[in-house]
Amino acid sequence: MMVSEILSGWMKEAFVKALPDADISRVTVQEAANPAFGDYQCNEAMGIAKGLRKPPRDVAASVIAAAGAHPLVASLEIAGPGFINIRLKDDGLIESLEKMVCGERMGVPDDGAGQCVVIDYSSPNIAKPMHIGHIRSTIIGNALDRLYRRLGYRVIADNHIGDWGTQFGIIIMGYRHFADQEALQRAPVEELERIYVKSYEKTREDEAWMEQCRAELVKLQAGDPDNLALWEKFIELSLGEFDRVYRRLGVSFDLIRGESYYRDKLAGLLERLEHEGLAVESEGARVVMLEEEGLPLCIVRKRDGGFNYATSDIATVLSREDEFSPACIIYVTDERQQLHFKQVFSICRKLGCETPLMHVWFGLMRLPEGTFSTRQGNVIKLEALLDEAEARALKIVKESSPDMPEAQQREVARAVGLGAVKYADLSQNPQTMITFTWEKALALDGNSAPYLQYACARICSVREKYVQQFGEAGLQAAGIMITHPAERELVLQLLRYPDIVRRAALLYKPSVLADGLYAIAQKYSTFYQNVPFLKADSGVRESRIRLCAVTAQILQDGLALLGIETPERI
RNA sequence: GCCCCCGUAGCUCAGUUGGAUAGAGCAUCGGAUUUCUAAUCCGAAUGUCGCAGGUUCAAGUCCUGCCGGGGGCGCCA
Repeated sequence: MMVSEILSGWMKEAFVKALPDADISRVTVQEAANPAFGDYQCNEAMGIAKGLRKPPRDVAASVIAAAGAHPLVASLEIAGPGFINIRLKDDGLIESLEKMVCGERMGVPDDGAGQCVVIDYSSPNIAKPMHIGHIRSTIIGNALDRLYRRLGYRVIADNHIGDWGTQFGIIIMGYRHFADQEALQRAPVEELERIYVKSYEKTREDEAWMEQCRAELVKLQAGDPDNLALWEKFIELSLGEFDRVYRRLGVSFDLIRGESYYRDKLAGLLERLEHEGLAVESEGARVVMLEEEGLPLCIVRKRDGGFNYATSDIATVLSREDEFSPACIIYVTDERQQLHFKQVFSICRKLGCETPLMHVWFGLMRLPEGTFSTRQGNVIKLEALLDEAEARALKIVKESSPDMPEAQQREVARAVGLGAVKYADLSQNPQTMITFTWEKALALDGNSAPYLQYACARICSVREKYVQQFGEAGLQAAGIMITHPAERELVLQLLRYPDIVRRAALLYKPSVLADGLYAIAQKYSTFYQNVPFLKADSGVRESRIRLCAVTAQILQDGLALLGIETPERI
């Protein structure tokens, strides 16, 4: 069990003993705000004292008296208006840490116990290249995917690709008139985008063209073999290119079901909505009124008879609920879809769907000069970003490790460049807008992936040097000792790891984990810089090498949860 | 007009169900390498937490109003 849970349980018991009538549901411990106060603190004596109309310090004192002794705890103290400060024994810290790292889960609790969670993320559109606007859903979604798996959930990562929209009429017309087969071979998605944009522009000035696009869409939706074949071709070309990016990013899905997967369910869904009196006619369209929910109405069938995104998403929810009975369905999209999902979720509720539905939204990525726009030509392709990241990393690797074989330099640069890009995104609270700058996305110092990777690489190096000089035998039996404040702070930080992983998942914020890992790496760097390892006395030496190893285990584990690799040398 | 987010150091951002003296990184200045990777470490400096009220033992955090920025609001996704 996590240290925080052990202490929380213990405090709860103490509150019950001291104050049998008090509501202890909120009693927990948290890490101390300031190391000078102790290691953990409990603040609830003040809240409970208020309800009981007793002096808070008296309540805290009676809780401390009732708590008695605990094998992990060195001291309990009252401070300020009624804080209870908890200081742990060094042995207790070490014992807890050893217990934590001996299992596969690094102390992270099995909250999911095998329950299913569907996570819907990335979801690019067919015939459009992935640009840096897609990176957040993909990277954040993938980190949540990994976090929920670690917490014991059976995750179904579903890439809900945009493969059935109204754009296909436009693309088909574009393809028939403007396609350059040679370009299509060379850079398929780029060419598809070009013909889409060209055809789209033509719809704006040429009404007849627009009509033909609509007609092609209707034909496609009616199952016309020629259009269907083209549609399949577009999908195949796009998926091939998406795959290349996903492989590079280390992202994989359990399902890739585009919107088209649900297309046969739409008519039936509309019937059901009408049958239950939810969908009504309005200006030729079918809409669901959501006044009670304080939301604008939602169109579930267009005037021309076509279905749109909302209907498709409702069908998707119902289908997933039916097929997987998930404990939760999580959507990872940008902030602009907040209203859309509120509407979709409300309608699902009205239809009797009880599955918890969660929209995890993130702020839009933009450039310093404003939003992205295909028309302004200022989109940055995802692959170009990754190329640039690797190139910059390679330059530094070549400077700092000139003796490293070229192939390894490239491999290191790949891991570091990719890590930097991912971390730049993951380390920030998702719900804030990101202003993209090359400088920030590719930062290699300070709070960045390379900083964490560097810490890991130094640990590997230290261990190697140790084994060279002293052999491996001494490490097997070596216990960790706390002989220096830097060691104690590091151990304390490592013990928080399971809490941090759980918190990151519960809040849908990989940034919480990134912050926690950065704090560990900072403590480690201080430790590394300020105490000798190889030149320490025998015994202390082994203890320190073991602490290094444990730190590496946790950093690697945490970075893996963020989808970031840790090369042995950088 | 209505709805949702955001406003914290020069810049980019953390800040736990309301808790103790609001913290990091970048940039700036000063120091550390005969020793384990200097992509590092140590130190200095930096704040009307947008503004005004309110709630309470305690507000960056909760409530109300205002100002500023972003996004959304019937046939795109």
